[in-house]
Amino acid sequence: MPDATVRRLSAYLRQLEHLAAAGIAQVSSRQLSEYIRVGAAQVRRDLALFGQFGQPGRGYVVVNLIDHLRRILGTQQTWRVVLVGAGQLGHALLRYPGFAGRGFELVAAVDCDHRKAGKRVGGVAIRPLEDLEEIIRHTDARIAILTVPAAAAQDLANRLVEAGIEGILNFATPVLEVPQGVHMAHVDITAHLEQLSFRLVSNNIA
Amino acid sequence: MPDATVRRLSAYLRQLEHLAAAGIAQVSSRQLSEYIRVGAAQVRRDLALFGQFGQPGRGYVVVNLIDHLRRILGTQQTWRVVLVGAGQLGHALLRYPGFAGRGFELVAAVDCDHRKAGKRVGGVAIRPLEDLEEIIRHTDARIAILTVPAAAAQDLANRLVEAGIEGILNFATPVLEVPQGVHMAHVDITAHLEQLSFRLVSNNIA
DNA sequence: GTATGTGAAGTTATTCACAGCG
DNA sequence: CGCTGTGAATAACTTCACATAC
Repeated sequence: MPDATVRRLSAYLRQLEHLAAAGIAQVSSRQLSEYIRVGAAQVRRDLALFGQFGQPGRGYVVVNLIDHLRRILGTQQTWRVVLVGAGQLGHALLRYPGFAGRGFELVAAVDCDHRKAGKRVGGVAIRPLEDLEEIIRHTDARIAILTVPAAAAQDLANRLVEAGIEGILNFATPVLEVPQGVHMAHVDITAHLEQLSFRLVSNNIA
Repeated sequence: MPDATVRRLSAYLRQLEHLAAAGIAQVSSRQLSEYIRVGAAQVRRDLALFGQFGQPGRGYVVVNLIDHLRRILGTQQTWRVVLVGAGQLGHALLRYPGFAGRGFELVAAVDCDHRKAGKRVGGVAIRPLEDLEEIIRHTDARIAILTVPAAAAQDLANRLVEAGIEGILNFATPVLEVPQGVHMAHVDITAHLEQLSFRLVSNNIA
């Protein structure tokens, strides 16, 4: 399934959640496409890849489409997620209220700094790094978020894979090597700023 | 210029910085392609869109290519960046050491909480929200990072655009509307987790 | 021998446009 | 009449393969 399509599904879902909160019951592909930067045909095509969710003449029922998208994305269930690295960014994620209700639950954080162990942040316990494997086994977490310094990232990724983690959201700088079958998502803040920079300088030319 | 290409340029640059730090002087498109998940021809094609940087038979000189990519991405110069929202995530970004040396400098942070004003985090002053426009004028910042609650994001984006900001890196949930000519980048953490979730559930089927 | 840069081929993604349904 | 879902057309991106340069 095209990567770009799956990314857009998330965008649709985000917008639909917003519409639902505003009490809007029906939406057409045209309306939905106006919020996202995408054509109306693209919206219909993306959705049609997974089934027929709309009513000709009426559009889509917002709460139905939300339900379908959650099922498609696999967030109808709740995923238990382990946070590796309880630094500044880790703390911010522990306090982030947007995971609950979208299918993700931080079940524990680990950090190599033993002084942090035992504390609770955002309702989540911080535990020593040594407990990592046991936590994963015990909680059945299949997804991990990695917020550690660049130098430690690859080693910890290896440990996560070894412990059975199947998806890693990496906030560290380096591109990590993981075996086939383990999925990576990478948030590179500098790269995003570089995209903006590029657009600003190429605007001046073209 | 294809969006995907520009994203890959950032990935190449990151890898090249890594190679340079390790003291490696030359690299071929094949070697570079092995780190990133991309074909060797793709690397050559991407680079060739901007000029001829390689030596047939030898590959690319690492430091030269870094220099070229920085010039292309516009990060040879240093961009002054304003941070809007000094919450948990904002604090993490203020302390992030990866901006310096990659062409970005946080010149100030603003927050609507007056108790935070006057403090310094990571060497950057936090100032009251009211000063936003003056800071932008005074520092000539053209890029802003937005780390505020969802409800406030659109209003602040409007203020940023009004004050002359041309690129916004948005960490808030909603997709923001900005006029033509203003560039947006969106970091949606939940969306990344949803990508992982999708890959995990679709693996079980296919 | 090795590796670039690039036409040409191949593949994938997006848009068009319309039949068919509500 | 409005809007979906989709075959057909178009556009965009990627890979192949090789002439050329070191």
